[in-house]
Amino acid sequence: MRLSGGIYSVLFYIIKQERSDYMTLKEYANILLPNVSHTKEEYEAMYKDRKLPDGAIVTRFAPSPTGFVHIGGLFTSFIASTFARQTGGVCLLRIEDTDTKRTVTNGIEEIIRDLKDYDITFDEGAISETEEIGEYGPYIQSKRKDIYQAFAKYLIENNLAYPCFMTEEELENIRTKQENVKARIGIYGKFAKFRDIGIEEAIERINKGEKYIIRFKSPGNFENKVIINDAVRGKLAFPENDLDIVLIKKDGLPTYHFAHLVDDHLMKVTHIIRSDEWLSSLPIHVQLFDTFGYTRPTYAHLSPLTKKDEGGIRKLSKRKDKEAAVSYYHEAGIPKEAVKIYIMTTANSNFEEWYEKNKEHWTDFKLSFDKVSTSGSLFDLDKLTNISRNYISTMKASDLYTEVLSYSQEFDKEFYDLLTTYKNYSINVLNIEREIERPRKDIENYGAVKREISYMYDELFEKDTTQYEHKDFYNKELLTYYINNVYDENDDKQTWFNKIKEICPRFGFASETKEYKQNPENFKGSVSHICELIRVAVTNRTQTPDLYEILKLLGKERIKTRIEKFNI
RNA sequence: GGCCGGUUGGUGAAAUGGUUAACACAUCGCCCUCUCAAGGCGACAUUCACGGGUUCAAAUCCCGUACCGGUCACCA
Repeated sequence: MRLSGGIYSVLFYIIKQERSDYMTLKEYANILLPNVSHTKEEYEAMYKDRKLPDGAIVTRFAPSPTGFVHIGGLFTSFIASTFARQTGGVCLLRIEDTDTKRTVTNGIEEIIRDLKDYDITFDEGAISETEEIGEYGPYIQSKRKDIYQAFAKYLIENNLAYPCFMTEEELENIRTKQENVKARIGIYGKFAKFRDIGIEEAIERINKGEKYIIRFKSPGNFENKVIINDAVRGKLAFPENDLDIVLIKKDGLPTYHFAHLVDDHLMKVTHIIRSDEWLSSLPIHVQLFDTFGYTRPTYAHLSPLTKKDEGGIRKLSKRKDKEAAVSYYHEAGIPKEAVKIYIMTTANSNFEEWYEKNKEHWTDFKLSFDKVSTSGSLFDLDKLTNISRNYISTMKASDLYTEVLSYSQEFDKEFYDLLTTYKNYSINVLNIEREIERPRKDIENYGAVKREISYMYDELFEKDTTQYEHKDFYNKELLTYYINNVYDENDDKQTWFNKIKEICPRFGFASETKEYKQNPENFKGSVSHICELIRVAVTNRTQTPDLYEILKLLGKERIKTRIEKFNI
């Protein structure tokens, strides 16, 4: 790569000597790109080298403000910011709004909000539509027009860029022609019609009012190979780029390729972490860096999250898949931590094992590029659910309460009111079989909490119309006897259970399950059936967490009321 | 079509030349248990897309084929 850089410099030297009789390249550049306030050199001087500790890397997340953040964007930004944080470096947010047609109002705010929901914040960059922090800005590309043009001008002055007057129809024709003869598609070689027109002709066309764009005069040869080292994929070999790609569009704004060069160089970004759809334009990017004599950044291309769809596997699509939007997880009440843990699991396969041993400080995990999978991972909602379930099980009741409260405030007003009215009670309910060595894992997301514990609220319990099938051993007399003569709120768990066992013989039940199993015909049921009966009467469910705890929280009076209302 | 990348069980994947191909999710079975959820124990790829080669030895290296994905815009 150094060698080719050297060749380009020699080329510059020769070209710089070249003078048209008509006008100098410098004058030409001024006509092509008028109203540029600074030179490339002046801009370069404005962006100082960063003073960062050894090994610190500078990353960036560079989304287009075209709507909500995609799970892939979350994935990329999380990884980029994590790497920067872990090396004591910088992660910046740059807004790529050079496609004015696709730009959406409030797009920037939306991106920032979505990412902030997941605690992804940036050391530098846009913080709103109008404000930004950091000394390497502006961080919104539409505000950098002058800079890109200064760099393009430099290329024109060195005969490495030129105006192209081709119309859309002409472009279209070339394309179909290439398709017909099965040639490579694009503007290169003999298809680059305006590559070598004289300055005179160009000026003439401009004077006639013809519109033009600025194309790169690619010095590449398709027959040659470039070797690029990708941090996650290793050594990659591509044909050299020989496409005269567009640098500056008709609206004066740069294309992605050119903006990438200018911005990432000026902003001193060391690591380009992006999705692998960029892999194939890598030859363009390194050629641009080499042409300017800039050090190439390290590239790390991430494989996309995919989805199985009607037999085929495809990238998660922003348009088609509801789970592609990060707001989906927010609405489902999946904890942001679970989403992040899932991302880490997919990013580095050795994370999961490490996480098991380091749950409390999992964010300390050291990500590494070479452990990043090179094949696209199928997005696994089951796995995410499991992570979510596990994560919620480790939360303290009061924290869970806070999260569920804010979730329901947004999505379930009825439940929110109940949680507010019965705050301490609710925390106690959530604390059943929690904050112990093996906590329950039956809550898969915040949205499921109401469903799990609704019977603990009279307001919801009364509305529960589920009817269970009557079973032979259901016995109201037993229940009445139990609540009036046996149940004591002050009993400890063992005593509570022993008392249930004690009433078994009185009603024809076996006090030991084993005893019942051996001779079921001798009994109406066993102690477990009595528990089931109490459970159904009091909660209208056959499955609940610890009955003892539930009864205790409900209190004797409410149990009594519920038993009285229980229809057998 | 050109170029590039990928291919290990239902899923995510580990192992990168050397015993029975980790681990996790899912599924199933048993145990424990007042019911669930957990938890414990166990089952689950004779085989790493296919074909050939190199080697004493290949999921791992090489070649070819197939399939999947990406890209080929004045979109990013």
